[in-house]
Amino acid sequence: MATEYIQHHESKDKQPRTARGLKTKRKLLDAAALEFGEKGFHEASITGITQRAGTALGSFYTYFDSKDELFSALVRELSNMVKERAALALAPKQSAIDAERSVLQAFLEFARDHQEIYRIIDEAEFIDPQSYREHYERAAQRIEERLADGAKVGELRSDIGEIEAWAIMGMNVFLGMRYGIWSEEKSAVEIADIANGILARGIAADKGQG
Amino acid sequence: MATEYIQHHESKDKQPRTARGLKTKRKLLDAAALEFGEKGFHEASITGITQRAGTALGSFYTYFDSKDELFSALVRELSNMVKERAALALAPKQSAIDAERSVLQAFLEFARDHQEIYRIIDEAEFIDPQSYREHYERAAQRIEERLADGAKVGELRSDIGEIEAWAIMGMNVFLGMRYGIWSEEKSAVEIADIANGILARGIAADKGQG
DNA sequence: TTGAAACATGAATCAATATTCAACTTAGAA
DNA sequence: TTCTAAGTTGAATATTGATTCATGTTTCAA
Repeated sequence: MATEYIQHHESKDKQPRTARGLKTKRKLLDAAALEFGEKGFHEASITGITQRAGTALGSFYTYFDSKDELFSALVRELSNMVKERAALALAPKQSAIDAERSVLQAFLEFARDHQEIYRIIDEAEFIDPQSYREHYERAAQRIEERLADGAKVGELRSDIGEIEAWAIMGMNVFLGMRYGIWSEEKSAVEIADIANGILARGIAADKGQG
Repeated sequence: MATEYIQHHESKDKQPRTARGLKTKRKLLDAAALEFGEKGFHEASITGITQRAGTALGSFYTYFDSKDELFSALVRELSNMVKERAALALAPKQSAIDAERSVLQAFLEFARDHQEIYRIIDEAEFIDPQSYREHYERAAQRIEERLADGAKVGELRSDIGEIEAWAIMGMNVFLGMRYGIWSEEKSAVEIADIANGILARGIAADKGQG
């Protein structure tokens, strides 16, 4: 039997209809974020999740059809959190280049504070590829829009587009992993500054300086 | 019970001692690359692997202590393949910037031709974090060395280092995923050219051109 | 040629846990 | 207050697949 993927669209019949139900579903999602973040999808158990949530095992199935569906719902929720955090970092009136610096710095700080989110979204590549892809496609699109804005006002090269957006996103994600998750030896500001130097000037030696 | 990770160092007692044994182990590794690449670690089964390899189920345990250990061995093997492929792309006498272009182009082509390798190494983040980390740390180190060489001969800024290396690696990996695995709409040359433009000049509009 | 070490085989074992379900409790509209 | 839908509970079920092992076969050094 080949790998099977997840169907999305919330099953209406699983939505809580009372305040009590809403609260329980919330507890389950929060507990799941911890459990999946600590143990990864396969080591995580429904038992572990319901125990953390303080509910009975069976209650899980009042709100989710399966472990996969819960994971999927969680990824979409966390993806939105990341998006909102980035939007928050965008101060008005900063230059296009500075905007990218701010977003990266915010992302690094966010990754440090929420390592479990980082891990869960990453693992979605294997558990729920559709959500994983949507997460990154949307993020790339937002970068691309910012770049287009910067080009429009003449701050950025006019020929930049989707490919540059993916390149920048890759930079950010790997810097987040290396300097946000694996170690915190360097400050988010320093990382963001240096990465931003690449965007601002490239890595080639300055010409006509010597 | 918390997630447990893999112990490395080949268990000597599992090494084949005859040509026959060597061949069988090879068949198992090749079959495993296919099985893990297609189905992912957890959907993959030892049964599936031995069937592909054309050996009996039990033979698996003649060469590997566990499914985890096989995966781990595979990741280290594949990591070396990627390394060698990159080294091959480095023509002598090209500029430092061109070297990065060549490596990215080679990486994109390699990812297209060996999507299963790409996936397996990625999944190692969750199955065998140590190998995953080593894979990327070594790759970053090789990039950093190339950058240092370029700086030494005055082609690159003298202040670039580890952080830039990780940024470049992240760019490459994400471009590989988006344009190597998810779609092949654009040529490897085009992608490598555009990404290289970021390294060469950054994304800012040229000053003093208008 | 021969015997012991290597290697091959696949049925049986065994543990893990996702999911179901029937009985019970609570919320909140009428 | 009352009654029904919504929510809760956890023991029992059911499947899956990794790992073991006793038996049979092949290799190769002496």
